[in-house]
Amino acid sequence: MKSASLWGRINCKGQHHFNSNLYLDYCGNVALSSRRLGKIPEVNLGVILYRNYSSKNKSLLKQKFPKMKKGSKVVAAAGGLHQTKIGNFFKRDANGSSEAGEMESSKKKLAVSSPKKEKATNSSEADEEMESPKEKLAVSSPKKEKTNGSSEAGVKESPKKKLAVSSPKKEKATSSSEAGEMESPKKKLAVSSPKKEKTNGSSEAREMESPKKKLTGSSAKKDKKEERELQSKQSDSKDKNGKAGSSKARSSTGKKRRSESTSSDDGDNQEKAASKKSSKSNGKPEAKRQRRRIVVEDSSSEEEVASEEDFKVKSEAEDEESEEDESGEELEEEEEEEEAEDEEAVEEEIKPKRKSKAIGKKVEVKSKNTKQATTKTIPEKTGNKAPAQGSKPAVPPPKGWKPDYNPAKNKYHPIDDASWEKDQRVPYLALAKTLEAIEATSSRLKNMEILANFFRSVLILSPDDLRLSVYLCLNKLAPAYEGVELGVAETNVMKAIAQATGRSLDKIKSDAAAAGDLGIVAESSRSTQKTLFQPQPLTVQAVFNKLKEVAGMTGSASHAKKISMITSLLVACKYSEARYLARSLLGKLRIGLAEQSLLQAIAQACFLTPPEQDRSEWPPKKLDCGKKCSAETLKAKFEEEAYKVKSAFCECPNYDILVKALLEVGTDGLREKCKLTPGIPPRPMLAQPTKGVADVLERFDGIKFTCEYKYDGERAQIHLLEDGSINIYSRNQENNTSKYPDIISRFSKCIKGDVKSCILDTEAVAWDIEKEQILPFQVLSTRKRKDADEAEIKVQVCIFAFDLIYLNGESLIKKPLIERRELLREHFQAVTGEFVFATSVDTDSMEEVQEFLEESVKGNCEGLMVKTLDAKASYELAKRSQKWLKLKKDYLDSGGDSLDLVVIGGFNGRGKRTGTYGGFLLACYDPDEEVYQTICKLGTGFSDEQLLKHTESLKPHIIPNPKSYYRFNTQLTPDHWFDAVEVWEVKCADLSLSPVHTAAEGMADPQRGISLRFPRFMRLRDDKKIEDATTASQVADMYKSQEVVKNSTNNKKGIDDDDDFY
DNA sequence: ACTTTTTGCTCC
DNA sequence: GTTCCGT
DNA sequence: ACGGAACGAGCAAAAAGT
Ligand SMILES: Nc1ncnc2c1ncn2[C@@H]1O[C@H](COP(=O)(O)O)[C@@H](O)[C@H]1O
Repeated sequence: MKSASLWGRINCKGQHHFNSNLYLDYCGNVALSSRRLGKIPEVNLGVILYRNYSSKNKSLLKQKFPKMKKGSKVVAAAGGLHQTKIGNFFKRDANGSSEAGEMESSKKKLAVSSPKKEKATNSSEADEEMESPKEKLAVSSPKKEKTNGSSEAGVKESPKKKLAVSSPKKEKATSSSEAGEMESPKKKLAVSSPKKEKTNGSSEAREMESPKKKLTGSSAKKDKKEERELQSKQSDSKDKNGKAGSSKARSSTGKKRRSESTSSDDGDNQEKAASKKSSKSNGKPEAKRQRRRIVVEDSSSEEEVASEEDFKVKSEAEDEESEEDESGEELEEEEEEEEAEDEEAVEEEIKPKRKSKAIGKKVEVKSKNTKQATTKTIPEKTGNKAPAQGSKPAVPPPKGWKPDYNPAKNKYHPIDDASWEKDQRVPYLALAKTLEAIEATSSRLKNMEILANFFRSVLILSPDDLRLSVYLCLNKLAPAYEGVELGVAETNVMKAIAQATGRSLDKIKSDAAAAGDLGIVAESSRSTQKTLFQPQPLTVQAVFNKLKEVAGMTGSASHAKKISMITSLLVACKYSEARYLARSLLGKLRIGLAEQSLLQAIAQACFLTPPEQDRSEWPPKKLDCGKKCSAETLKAKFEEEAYKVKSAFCECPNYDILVKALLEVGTDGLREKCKLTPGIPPRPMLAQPTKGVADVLERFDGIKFTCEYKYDGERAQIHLLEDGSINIYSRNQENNTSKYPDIISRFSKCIKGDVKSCILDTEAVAWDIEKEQILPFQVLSTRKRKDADEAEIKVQVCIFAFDLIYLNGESLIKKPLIERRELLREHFQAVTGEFVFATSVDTDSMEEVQEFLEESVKGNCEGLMVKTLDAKASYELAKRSQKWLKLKKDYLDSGGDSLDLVVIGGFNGRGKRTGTYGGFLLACYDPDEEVYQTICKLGTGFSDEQLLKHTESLKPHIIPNPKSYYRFNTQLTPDHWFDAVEVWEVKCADLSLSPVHTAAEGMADPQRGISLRFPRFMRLRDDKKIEDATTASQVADMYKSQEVVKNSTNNKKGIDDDDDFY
C-alpha cells in the first residue's frame, strides 16, 4: 500500500501549480517525495490547494491526518517519508468511502451544437449562414420535448446542465474550413425527399412530425462553433496513466488476496518488501543516488536480490526506489536528446525502407530465420543489423550473449543453439528474436515449434525465467484476477518513444499513422540512435520487473514517472527489442500467436525437453525426446500433452501456478497441481453464433439440448470458498468481488444448508425492483466498479444462475449439463428478483424454439443460449471452448435492426489494415435540420476486398474539413472527412443513448443522441442517394420501439420526465 | 475546485 | 461484443 | 472449427488540465 493514492495540487510559489503525491514525513508534516523535491526548489514549496482521497474515507482521514488538508504547508521531508502510516490507514478502512465523485459526466462537447437546456429560445438566429468562422456562442436550446416519458430506460439523467457555452477554441484551421462551411447546406439538400422505406422505420410518420420538428428547428438552433480539433492541437496533451495494479489489489481484502495468489507466498514477500522499504525510507542515502547511466542494468541487479526470484511477486511498495531510478534516468535522457538531434536526418532516410504489412500488399519475404519458411504478409524489417552494427556495444556483453539467435532452426538444440548459457538470465533479445520469427511465419504449427524451441532453452538453462517469458509472450504481468494493470497506453507510449529517440511527438504520431504500428516506429526510430554509453543488454527478467514496476505506480505525476521508466527501457533496446517492448506496453503483440498456441508450445517444449528432469547433471539427459518418434507419433504426443496443459490451464488460469508445477512435476503432475479450485476463476464456457433455429437444429441434430434465455448483463462467476468467503469474478477472470457487495450479503439465503463450497456460473442483470423486470445493459454498466458500498447502490441486480461447476469440494466439470443443472436446482434456492435460475425449455421442436426466442426478446433478453444436455455436455473447455450456441434476432437474415447510413469520415487502419481505412464514421440524415448526425463508427463486416474498394472509392471524396451540416463530436474526428456520397446498410443488435453521437439528438433523449450497439457492415446501397438514408426520426423510432425501452416507458406512470426538472 | 482526457489484459 | 481470415 | 486480429459502444476511474 502506498500513500500514492493520496494526491493533491500544490500551490508552488512563483511557479505554476502542480499536482503531486502527498506524504507525511516523520514530523507529521505534509511532504513531497524526494524526486518531486528534486524538481522543485524547496524554497518554492507552497501549500495544498486541493487534495483528493481517491476513493477512501474522507472524514476519517481528515481526522487522523489533520495536516493533510487544504492550506497545509508543504515542506521538504524531514527524516524520511512516512508512507506506511497512511498506507495502513487506507488498508484498514475498506468501507465508508464517502467518495466525492457524484459529478455527472456531461462530457459532451459537441463540435457544433451546444445543447443547453434553458428555454431561452430566442437568441439564436440562423446561425447556419453565419457560420462565421467560429464561434458564435449561440445559446441554442434544443428543448426537449417531453413527447413520451422520455426518461428512457431509467438511464440516469445527467443533472448538470452546463450552459453549454463552450467556448470554441478556434484554431488556425478554421480559416480553411470556412469555405466548406459556407456552402449552405440548404440549397443542396433542399430537394431531398427522404422517402425510401427503411427496413424497419416507419417512413412516413416523419412528415407528420412537422410541428414538433418545427419547434426544434426554430428554437433549438444549434450554434455551430466550428471548434475543430486541429490535430496539432496539443496532441501532446500531457501524459496520464491509469492507475495500476496496486489499487485494484487494494480493493480486495488482504484475506482474499492471499487466497488468490496461491503461488507466491505473500508472507515472505511482504517481509522482504517491508525490510527493503524501511531501509530505504530512513535515510535514503545520497550516495545511492549517484547518477546512473545504465539504468536498466542497475535496476535489474537490484531486483535480482529482492524480487522476481522464485516466483515471488514483487511488492508494489517501491516508491522510493523508483524515484531514485528516475533521477538517474532523467539525466540520461538529457544526454540522449542531445545526441538525437543530429541523428534525425539519418532517421528519415532509413524509415522509408520499411514496408508495412497491409492488405493487398503482400510482401514476399523469406524469413531469414526460418528456413523454407512460409511466406506471410510480412511487416517489414529494416535492416536491423546495419545501423546497429555500427554501434557495437561499448560495454562488452556478458559471456554467452550473442546477437543472433534462431529458434526456428531445424533440429534445434536447446543448449547449443541458445544464445545464452546455463543459469544466465535469458536475454530479452532472445525473446524478441523468437517473436520476430513467429511474426514472420504464418503457419501456426511452425510458430508453435519456434516458440517451443525457445521455451526448451529457457526451461533447461534458466528455469526461473520460464514464467516471466511466458508472461511477456502473452502481454500479461499476472493472473487477471490480481488486477495488475499497466496504466499506460498509446498516448503515453508515444511520449516515451519521443523521449527515447529525441524526436518530436508529432513525428512519432505521423509515423505511427503511416506504419500502423507503434512498435515499428519505436524500433526504426531507435535503430539509428547511437549512444555513447551502451547500456547492458536487457534481460527478460529486467524487462518484466520494470513493467511490473510501471504497473505498480499510481498517484499524481505517476504517469510522468512511468513514461520516463519506459523511456529508459526503450533506450536500452537493440534490434527488434523496441518493437516488442512497445507492443507489450500497448497490450497487443500481434504476432499471430496467442494463448492457445502458447499453451500448445509449452506442451511441446515439455515433451521434448522435460523440465522436471534433474538439472544437476549437466548436460541433462533428455534434451530431445522426440528424436526417435515418427512424425505421426510425435504429433499424437503433442496433442496429448497439449490437452493436459490446456485443460489444466482452463481450470486454473494462473501461469504462476502452471509453470511452477511444470518445472516441478512436468505435464503429468498438472492434473494434481492445477485443478479447479474456488478462489481461482476458471475460464468460462463461451458460445458460438448461429444463423437461425434451423442452424441450431442442424448442429445439435439428434442430441438432446436445452434453450435458455440469454440475459443481457454481465457474467458473474460466484465462488463460495470453504472458509465461507465469497468471491465474484468476471468473464475475463477479473476480480469483481468488491463490485457486488449486495450479491454477497444476500447470497447465504440462496444456498441450501449443505453447500460448503461452490462455483456458480451466472449472469448479473440490472433489475427494476418495482416493476420486477430486467433493465438494459446500459443501466447495469453505471454501477460502481470497485469498492462499492452496499448502502449506496442505485442499480439493483438480479442473478440468473445457469450453471454449477463445482460443489462441496468436487469438480463437476466432467459431468453433463443435465446433472450439473440438477445439482444447481437442488442445492440452491431461488429468491425472486435476487437470485433465480435461467428460464429454459427443453425441446427439439423448431416451432417451440422459435417461439421461445420471441418470448425471450419480449422479456428484455438478447435471445437464446442453446446447450447440449447429455452428450458432449461437459464443461471441459480444453475440448472445445465454445460448446454452447447463441441465437439472437440480429443473427437472422431477416431480423435485427438495420439502417442505411451515410459515410462521412474514415479512420486510418492499423496492423493488418495499415494502408486502408480501418473504420468509418457514419451518419443518419435529419431532413428537418438538413444535417447529417453521426450515429456510429464502423469497422467490421466487410471483407478485406470490400474494404480496399471502399478506401478507393471514397478517396476522391475526401474533403479537408467537415461540412457545416455535419453534426459530430470532436472526440470522433476522423482522419479524413468525406463528402457525403455513399450509403451503406449497417446492422446492429440494439440502439443506445450515446454520450458522443448526435443522431436524433433531442428526439429520444433531451440531450443524448443515439448510437448503435455492435454495428457491422452489411452491404453498399448504391441504389440509394444520401438523402434516402435513414432519417433521424426513424432512428428515434427504432430506438423507442425496442422492447427494453417500451417496457420501461410503458407502465411507468409516475417518474415523470425529468425534463422540466430544471 | 471543476472539467477534460486517457485508460481498461472492459463489462458488452 | 461481431466479423473476417489463414491454417 | 480454431485461433487470432481487425474493428464497435460506453461506462467508471484515475490523473491531468484549467
Ligand atoms: N443462460 C445463459 N447461459 C449462458 N450464458 C449466458 C446466459 N445468459 C446470458 N449469458 C451471457 O452470454 C454470454 C455469451 O454470449 P456472447 O458473449 O455474446 O458470446 C456469456 O458470457 C454470459 O455472460
